[in-house]
Amino acid sequence: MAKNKLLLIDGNSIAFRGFFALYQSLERFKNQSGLHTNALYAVHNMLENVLEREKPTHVLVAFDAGKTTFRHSFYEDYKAGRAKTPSEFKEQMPYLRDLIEGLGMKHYELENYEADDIIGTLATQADKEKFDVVVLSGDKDLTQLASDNIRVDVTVKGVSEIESYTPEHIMEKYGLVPNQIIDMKGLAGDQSDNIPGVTKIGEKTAIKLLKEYDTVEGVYENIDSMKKSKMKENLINEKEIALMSKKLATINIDAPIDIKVDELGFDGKNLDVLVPFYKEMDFNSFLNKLDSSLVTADNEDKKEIHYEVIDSLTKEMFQTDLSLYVEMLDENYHTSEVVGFAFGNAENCYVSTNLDLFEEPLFIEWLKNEDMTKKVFDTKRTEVALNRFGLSLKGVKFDTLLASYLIDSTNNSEDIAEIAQKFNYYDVDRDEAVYGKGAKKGLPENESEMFEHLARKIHAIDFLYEPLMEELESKNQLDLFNEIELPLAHILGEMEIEGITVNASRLQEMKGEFAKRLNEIEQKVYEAAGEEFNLNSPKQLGVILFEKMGLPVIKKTKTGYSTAVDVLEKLQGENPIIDDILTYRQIAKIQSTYVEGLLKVIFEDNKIHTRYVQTLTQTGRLSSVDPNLQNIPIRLEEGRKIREAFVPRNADWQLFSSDYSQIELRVLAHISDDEHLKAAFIEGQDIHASTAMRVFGVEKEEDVDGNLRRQAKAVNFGIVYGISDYGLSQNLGISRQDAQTFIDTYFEKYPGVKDYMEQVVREAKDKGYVETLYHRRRYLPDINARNFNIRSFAERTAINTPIQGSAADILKIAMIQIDQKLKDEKMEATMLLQVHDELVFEAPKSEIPRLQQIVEETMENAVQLSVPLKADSSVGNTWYEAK
DNA sequence: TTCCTCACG
DNA sequence: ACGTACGTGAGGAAC
Repeated sequence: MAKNKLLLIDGNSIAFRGFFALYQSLERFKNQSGLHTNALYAVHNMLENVLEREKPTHVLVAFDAGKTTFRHSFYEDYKAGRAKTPSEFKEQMPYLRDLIEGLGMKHYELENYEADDIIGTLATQADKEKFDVVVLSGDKDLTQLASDNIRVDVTVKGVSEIESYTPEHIMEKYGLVPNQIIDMKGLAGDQSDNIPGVTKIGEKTAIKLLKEYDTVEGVYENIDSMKKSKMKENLINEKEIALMSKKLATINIDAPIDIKVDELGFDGKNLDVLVPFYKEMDFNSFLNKLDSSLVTADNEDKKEIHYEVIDSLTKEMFQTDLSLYVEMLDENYHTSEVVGFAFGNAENCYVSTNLDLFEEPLFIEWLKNEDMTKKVFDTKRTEVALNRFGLSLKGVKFDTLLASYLIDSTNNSEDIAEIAQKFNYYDVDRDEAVYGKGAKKGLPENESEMFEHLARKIHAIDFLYEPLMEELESKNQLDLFNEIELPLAHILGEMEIEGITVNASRLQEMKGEFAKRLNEIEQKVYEAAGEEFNLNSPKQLGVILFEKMGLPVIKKTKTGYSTAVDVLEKLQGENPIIDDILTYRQIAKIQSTYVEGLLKVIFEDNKIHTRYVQTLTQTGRLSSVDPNLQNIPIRLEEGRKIREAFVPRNADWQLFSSDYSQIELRVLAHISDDEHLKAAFIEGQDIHASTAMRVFGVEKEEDVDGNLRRQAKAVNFGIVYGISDYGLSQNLGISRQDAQTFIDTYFEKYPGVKDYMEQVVREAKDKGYVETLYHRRRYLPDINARNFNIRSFAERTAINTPIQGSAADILKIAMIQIDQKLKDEKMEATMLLQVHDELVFEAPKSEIPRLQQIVEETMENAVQLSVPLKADSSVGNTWYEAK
């Protein structure tokens, strides 16, 4: 049997630690009734972590009881002089009990004793009973308990890190055994507990004395032999104080507690307590993380709803302002089978699995009637699914998923229930609870379960409309929702449905060529290495390069040697094998991801239908999946050839592509209002050359050589990303000092940019979020973190997000305007792809000139900034040529 | 499932 | 002193 393990936690001290760790975010942690929750949140995370890490069999959280303890009986100033406990902290303490019970832990307190004494007593008992004991506390008082079987973990710097005190660690750190910690406090005192100690003796001196004399008593037994000194005098005068201080610091290991170790068995969460606690505290993310089946098993008090299972339609069913939901079990709505649908509102809700109803004029007409408004969850998914039945959906006025994402970009679950819970609506189950997951995913045996589930989704969409709209309005995001995201969803749907034609036989040809080359390189490498191994395995490759061949190790990863490109490039010249490995990597990537990957996803219409995910990125960009068409190779010629396989759908058509030139730097010029950056764009200068001139002090543009321009370009990139000297130095292969000089000079030459960066970070710290030009928001909970890395990351994000996000907003606006113009002019030209700053179209050759006019003009005038926007275009018979 | 690597803007 | 560029998706290996 596995050994028993007792976890003892000092409740007051970790709560206090937690409170101050999140003190900066105090006002962001409030539940609906105004209760602060930062300490509860922090403690929750600490406890979850320690449970996960230690996997204890027994747990107890000990608390201090009341203000006075037996220690006050002989020293009334014990713990005096402490700052008053903030009321924001006190108000959370009662709920801490609920949290602890919810997590399945026992708690205990004892009149006249401190938590330390309870812990000391139980730790000693458990030690005798051959338990492993772990103590968790926010201060070091408890470290005196450390022994072979007792480890004391103390939180350091906030709450995320802990320092483990074992006898070995204490020896290393102080040169003392655990028991001597109390002697140290006897001599040196402890300011935080107001333990006086001996005048002029601090930790260092105390340790020196204890190394020689072992204990406080030992010091006094030998005091006569000590040399005359001020210290000796103090020691003699304050003998009583020293002995009392030691007594104060000594943890009682024999407190009269009435619980026993074996009563502290721990067997996991108590959802009857935990779920209501999470709900009361608005800890929705924790609620979501709970195993959904557990939650739903628990949450059987869902309110009753009305709905009707139908097999035929009547005119009365179809009103304006209803919610609509079309159910598919797989993620990919281009292919997933439609298993049912529902529509209605809270009063009248209709559910059916009879897809023949999709052919009824009543339904068809209602769907496409713009005046009959609908509310949905995921417009694009719904539209694409209905399109497969030849149905057109019009009049969508609300999309729960889009709205939820705009309100908080981390609220982007594909599951209605999860989203609903974020907004305190719990009367709908997660899909997983109804359909299962993984291999077992499927329709519930009892069809009525699905009917009810679909009806509940309608109720949820219906319910969420008002609170979400109100929140959008309060955040000034109604235009972003109504004028940008909602119309865009429809356009993206059309693009996905249209798809892009792919020349599969071209890909097949490439597959053969690449296979041959890969084989050749493989053999060459095996020969040079003297053995066969898996070239695709970084681990095996590492062993060959760094152990067998003895090449210098440049970088390590968490799990072993790094064999990433930048590392291999530094090894070029060491051995010819490196070049072959690099070539192999490059071609293997093209082969597996692009040639084979794309071949797998070509539909019967010879097209690829990607899906754009509109509610994922934290900046407002789109992402593309199944497959990702936003990362088709272009930088290296080998890979770029993949683009030859992307062709127009008709023989006499062409592909047309237009991309924004330097949109992010233009956006930066606009929002920072930096006069020099603006001037460069207004005067139509080569921006990187212009930066080079200012930063490197070059007078004439002709004198900016390729190298200077390249360096200036890297600096410009760095600026957009929220520059750091290290990042720039890595990118340019220069020293950190030189990189820092570049940055300093840049800020000197572009003071407006510097001001912007400082201002946006300040604002983020103040408000907790940043915004784009069109009020897209990103919350930055880490912006005031104590941890340097975490905080720095948030600061760079604060700088980058308004830039990247505003650029994304602008292209979205341009897409909507272009789509409208193409429709107005009844052009055959079709928008196919969006790649962050680029749009790809196909069109009959004859339309290309007009298309170019429309696209460039619209992109350049989509919005008015204080600098011009510029779009560059190209045309070709394949995507390769059109760039 | 997680890590490493690498493709794009 | 800290250890980094911002935003993504996908394949293959190893667990």
